[in-house]
Amino acid sequence: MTVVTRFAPSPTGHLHIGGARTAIFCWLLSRHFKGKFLLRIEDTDRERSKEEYTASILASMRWLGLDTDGPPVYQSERMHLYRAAVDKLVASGHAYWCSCTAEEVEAMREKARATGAKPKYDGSCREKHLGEAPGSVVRLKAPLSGSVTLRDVVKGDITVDAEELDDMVLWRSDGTPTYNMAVVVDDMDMGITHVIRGDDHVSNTHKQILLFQALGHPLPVFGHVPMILGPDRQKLSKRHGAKATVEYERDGLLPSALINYLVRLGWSHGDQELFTVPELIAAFDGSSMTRAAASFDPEKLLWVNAHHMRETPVAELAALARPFLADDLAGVEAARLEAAAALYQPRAATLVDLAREVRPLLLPAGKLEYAPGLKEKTLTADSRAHLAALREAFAACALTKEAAHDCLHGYVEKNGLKFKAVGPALRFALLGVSGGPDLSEAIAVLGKEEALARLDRALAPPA
RNA sequence: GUCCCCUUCGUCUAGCCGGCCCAGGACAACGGCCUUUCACGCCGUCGACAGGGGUUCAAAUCCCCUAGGGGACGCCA
Repeated sequence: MTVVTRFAPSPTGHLHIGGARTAIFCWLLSRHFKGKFLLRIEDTDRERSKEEYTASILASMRWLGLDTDGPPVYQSERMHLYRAAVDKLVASGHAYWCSCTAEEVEAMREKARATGAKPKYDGSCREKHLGEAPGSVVRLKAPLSGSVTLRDVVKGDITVDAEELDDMVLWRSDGTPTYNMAVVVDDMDMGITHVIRGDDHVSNTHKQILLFQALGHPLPVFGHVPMILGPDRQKLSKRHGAKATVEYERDGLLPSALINYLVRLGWSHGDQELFTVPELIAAFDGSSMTRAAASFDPEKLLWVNAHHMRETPVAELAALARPFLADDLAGVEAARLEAAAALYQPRAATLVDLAREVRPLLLPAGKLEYAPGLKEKTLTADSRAHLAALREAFAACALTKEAAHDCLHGYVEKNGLKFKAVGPALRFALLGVSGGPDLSEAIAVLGKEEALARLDRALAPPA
């Protein structure tokens, strides 16, 4: 049997990390079993659905690399299918037309609530055999006794008494299907074999099982993954800062890192923390998913991202960082950017960091920016003298990485100095900041001309 | 209110068809090593079975209760 999974977002917002994670789970499962991964846009709510969100969701999935097998299916274009299924259910006696108004049903629920019972439709129209009429809806004739068991691959068996389920509306009076109806019809029609989704759908699932059965279709495998909480263990909300996938893209994260982190947040494979996407595909078989909600830890995400940055070939990393460069560096040659990126690759946690850190190395002549207060701290009378001497020594060298190293250390040793006597001052002159890569390597990237110019500028008396 | 789900270090988790667990790994924190600074890396420290009852020679692991958290109960998805 071919495994067919689907991701079914409603386009009422950007792709958030909870949704991204379930999409990733579905995608991984299909890729692991060499099956199919389909996308369905659940846009039956015309009020809230927006095309820009569909575009945004598609863009985020593309960024993550979640490729689909076939074009997206739009529920709004399949009304005829839903209607046909509803007609079939009415004809087979599994559903019926109901003329109760929304107000009447609400009154029933109020009454039930008052007695402490489960608020539900009382079934008044169940046996009336009504036909279609304006304002009428179609309801499922749910079983009155017995129970429904959901065999969930992540939560285990979940049984609910039939009394808990009421005769839910399948077809609305405005001529559109309800969510559960559309989902079941689509999952059947699309041949979905595995439904992985958020656990806010568990109680819908029992209703959907009833529909599958009424429609005479075998059940797919269900798996409900818990939600993702904010760092404060509260439900993820806007006040937790960045949470849409596009925002992580803007923050300079690597898609493979986000995937790694998100999958690991709710699934485990022994003690392994770091995975490449191919490793994930090989390891993810739908088992070992966590039952409990997990809270999102930005610190660990950063750590995972830093790791993925280090594993990325420099040339690729440099290209990825380019869009994050400030405007004045946008045109820098690829070779220089790559050389600079190589020095900061082990130091940067995100592409944004990398683009910022690489800046001093790439700034054109005379444009180096100095960190405030650093000059006073590093340029003492002694270190100025050493710097001036070093400038002359450098002028006589080729200033490749090795030559610069020899030249620098030759000077330090010859004068019986500790490296500290010149290091900070040299770093200030060359990079304008206090931390960073090996100075010889920095010099090699700057090139002799620029390195000497920077020394001259740092040593120049204040104008 | 009713029903359902969840509960191991601050966080993510392993373990959960009982003994190998006075609970393992990872992030963070702290300390150290390496070092030309900052990182990387390496070594180490701190730190948890929600609570209470059972069952058992033996329980994080099985059962029951309590508490806390979450979800659902729509002509929303």
